[in-house]
Amino acid sequence: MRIGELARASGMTVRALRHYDEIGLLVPSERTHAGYRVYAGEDVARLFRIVALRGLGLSLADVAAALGGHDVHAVVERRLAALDEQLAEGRRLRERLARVLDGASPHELMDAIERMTMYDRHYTPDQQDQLAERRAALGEDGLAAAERDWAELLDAVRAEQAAGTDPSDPRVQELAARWRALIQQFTGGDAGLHDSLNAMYETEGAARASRGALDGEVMDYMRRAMQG
Amino acid sequence: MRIGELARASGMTVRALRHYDEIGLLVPSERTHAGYRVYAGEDVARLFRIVALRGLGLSLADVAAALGGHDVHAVVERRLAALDEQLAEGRRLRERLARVLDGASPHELMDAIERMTMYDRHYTPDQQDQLAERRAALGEDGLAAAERDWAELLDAVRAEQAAGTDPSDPRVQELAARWRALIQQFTGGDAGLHDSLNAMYETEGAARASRGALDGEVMDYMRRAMQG
DNA sequence: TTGCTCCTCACGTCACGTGAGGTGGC
DNA sequence: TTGCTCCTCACGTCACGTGAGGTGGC
Repeated sequence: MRIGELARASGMTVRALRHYDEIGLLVPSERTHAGYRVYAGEDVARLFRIVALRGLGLSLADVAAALGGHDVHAVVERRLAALDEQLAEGRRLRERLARVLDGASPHELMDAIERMTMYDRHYTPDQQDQLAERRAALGEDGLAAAERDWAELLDAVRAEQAAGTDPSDPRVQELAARWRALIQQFTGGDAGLHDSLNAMYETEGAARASRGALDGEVMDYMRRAMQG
Repeated sequence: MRIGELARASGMTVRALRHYDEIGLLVPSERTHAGYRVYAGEDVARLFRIVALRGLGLSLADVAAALGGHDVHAVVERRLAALDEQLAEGRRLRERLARVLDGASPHELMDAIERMTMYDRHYTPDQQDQLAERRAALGEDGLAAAERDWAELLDAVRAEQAAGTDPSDPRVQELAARWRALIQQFTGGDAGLHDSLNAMYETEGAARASRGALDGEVMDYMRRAMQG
């Protein structure tokens, strides 16, 4: 049996058969004087076993091991375990994809993806559930109001900072109080969430953690105000 | 920001960052006179977008497309569709693996894998269900009895063939009748199953189709007996 | 002599990991 | 001067696909 015929009979490509020869997985038992590969009956039988094992998703190394006398049962079980791992991973990824696709409008999608990635790094799944609950409780109107509150507060802070007002000044202290209140609204008073939020600002930096809403200088100014 | 620092901050490896530079995905906006890569704030921001998109399982080409102004929503949706396809494939494979693992004893596992592979090529899923039902109906004892029947019949056929008995001889004709009966038991009289069985013997050859139980010569002898 | 089959290199794939060998910076 | 960080090649990974350039076999 020559290589083309065997390829047709087995559904493999000629190149694949040559590859198996190269790596020693299936070496034809004969060659013609011109170098043509000649496959004998036992070679054909071996190829069909190879095809069957490949059909289980085994690597060529595992196929070789299985044919080489290794415990086939163990090889297949390992493959099953690896596949289960892979499927679980795939399902988690699917979750993420679906979450960003229906959680964000198309034009803010990139932003939502980045936020999700950062949140996944800093909040536990439980904490993310808490945050989602709190957002749901606020409702659309509540969220929009909170965003307005933040924007107004930040404007005011920046104005004082630009004017050079001392952080201990009563006017700035009043802004600090509003700041605390908004954070309190975000965390719902949960100490764990508060810690995670702080840790995120610490490790990611104010600019990324706030998604561009504030920078390091504003943050420093407010820290001094809240400590003073 | 130098490359090591950025690697630590982003969780990527230095090599990966160099790779992104090589392929033009993230080219640092500066180099020191000694050739050190210097990443500016916008480079850092771009890297974090890259990391976020990679976290969705996008290829670097898709990441580049998404950052290059392509419709992120469409890119992510395509990724989701591809992942679903992949998951379905994985589940089918898992099915196969589980099927051979609990359908066969360890020492006949290799054989079961080959049989399953061949059956999957020649019987439709419905037909395989039918066969499974018929096996279940026969029970362990029935299956063992059928195997004994086949073994005895084959011994008898080989004996007549070796003795040079003409296929039209009444003794051989009686064997042919038993042969038909056993096949009838296997197919349950279903014409579709019978056709698939014949097609399998046709394309795979008697030796492989019967898993070594009979060879081309016995098969030819019986064909003549049944036609005669 | 003309198609068809076969042969042997050898590069390309994807996203880096892993040295090798060398140099800037504090 | 000594560590530490950085640099540029360049091979290896996995299972082949895809030419290029050439030669048997009927």
